[in-house]
Amino acid sequence: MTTSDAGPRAAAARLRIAVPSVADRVAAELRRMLAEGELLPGTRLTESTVAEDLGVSRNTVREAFAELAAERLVVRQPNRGVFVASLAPGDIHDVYTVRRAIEVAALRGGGSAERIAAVRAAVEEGKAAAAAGDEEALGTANQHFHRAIVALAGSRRLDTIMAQVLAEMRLFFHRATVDAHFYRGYLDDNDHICAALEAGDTERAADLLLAYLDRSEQKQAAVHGK
Amino acid sequence: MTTSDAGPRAAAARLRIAVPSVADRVAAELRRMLAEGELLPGTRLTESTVAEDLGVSRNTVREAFAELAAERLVVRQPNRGVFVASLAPGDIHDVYTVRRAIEVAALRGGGSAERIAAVRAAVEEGKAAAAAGDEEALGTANQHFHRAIVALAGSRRLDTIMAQVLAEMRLFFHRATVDAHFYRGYLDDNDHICAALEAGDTERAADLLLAYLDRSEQKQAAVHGK
DNA sequence: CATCGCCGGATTGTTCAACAATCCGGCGAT
DNA sequence: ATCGCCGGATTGTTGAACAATCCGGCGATG
Repeated sequence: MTTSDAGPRAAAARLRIAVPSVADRVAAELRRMLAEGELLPGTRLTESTVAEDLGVSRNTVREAFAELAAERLVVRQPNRGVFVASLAPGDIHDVYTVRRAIEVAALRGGGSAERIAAVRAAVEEGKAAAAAGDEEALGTANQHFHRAIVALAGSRRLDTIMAQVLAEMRLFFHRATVDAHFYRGYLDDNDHICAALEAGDTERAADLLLAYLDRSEQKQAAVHGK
Repeated sequence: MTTSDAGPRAAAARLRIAVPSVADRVAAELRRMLAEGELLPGTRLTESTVAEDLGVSRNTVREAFAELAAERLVVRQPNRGVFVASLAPGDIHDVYTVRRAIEVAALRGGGSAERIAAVRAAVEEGKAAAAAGDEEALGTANQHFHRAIVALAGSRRLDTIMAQVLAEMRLFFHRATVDAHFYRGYLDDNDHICAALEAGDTERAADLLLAYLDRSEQKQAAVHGK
């Protein structure tokens, strides 16, 4: 329920402490493994094995798999099992098409001062990480930057779409981040985009972001054997 | 698996006759009921009842619920049950924000002659429905039009996002379509947008679409008690 | 020697039954 | 009228069972 019935129950539902179900926790754990690269694309996930490893029932694992499948992190092949999703070259372009649509639209619309400040914060976070030489922090800062851009639109749905896309991208980012200086080149881009945004020139900011995404896609395509 | 490993198995997987699982069929049936308005927003869906009605196990119903919840057609309240999703005024704006981002981006990018022809076909479909006085066909033609616009981008992911958004909108369209001439006014808009697209003036087409969506949102907001 | 068909093990799809946890509505006490 | 408690109903989760399907290998056949 989004916030439909305006009764006191709706308020209660919003205040309710969300106790994640077991299936949710299993899904979360698998998501973590996916993000950390412990499970590589193509890996098969056997229901009974996962159930045993995590100490839950097979049915619960199935529910978790359904969740992940809905997020495209995992693919179900009927009667064969679920496999960690792996992106084909075409998928890379596809993902970037989504990002171009969403991020550029959000950036074009501008946003409240508060939300712009969040973008700036992500830029600075990246700079700090770079100064500290922490490549991993640099990567997450970059994701924060792009999430902050989408957040400009203030749309819950766009936010979750972006979150899913980023989660998908993490699936094949491992290989790319082998190059320790991968994100390094994006720092200035982010700064310029943010500056244009702060100056109120959303059109220019959008153009810069578009160019950035195109370059990023080409880089990814190159890394992934075309 | 998108199309990842290029082995013969991938080809086989693509050719495999997709026999939908029972859970999928249950989800499909529920989706149908939702689309047809047999289940109104806010309605509670009890696992045991649905299981009995459709002659399947409770566990299977749960899997179907998970599917629908992932599509936002249904909302799960922990320990309380699942309810047919109902959109609050804020959600209406949210949905239109997504539509603006996706549809305008796709339209801006233009598309192959074939895909543009599909847009034109949807426009003509709408005209035919209007001439025949078939209001329901008019509604579906309108959806075809917008799906065709998104399809211009040739992105599977954008297509599914759009499909989900439209499915969400159907949840509260029933009330709106009480007005038999609801879509009528959009016919010309669609035609003009398509004409601009065919003329290669994607910028103008995008502007028209944007205005259209803004108007549509206001109309929806008005219908739904603000 | 290559191909075909079949068999057996393993895994998934689905059902069923049970139980704990939680929620809801009502009822009685204050 | 408010509070707390109780009982029924529903969900969350488990475990086991069985059919359906898939995979790999093995042997028979040409």
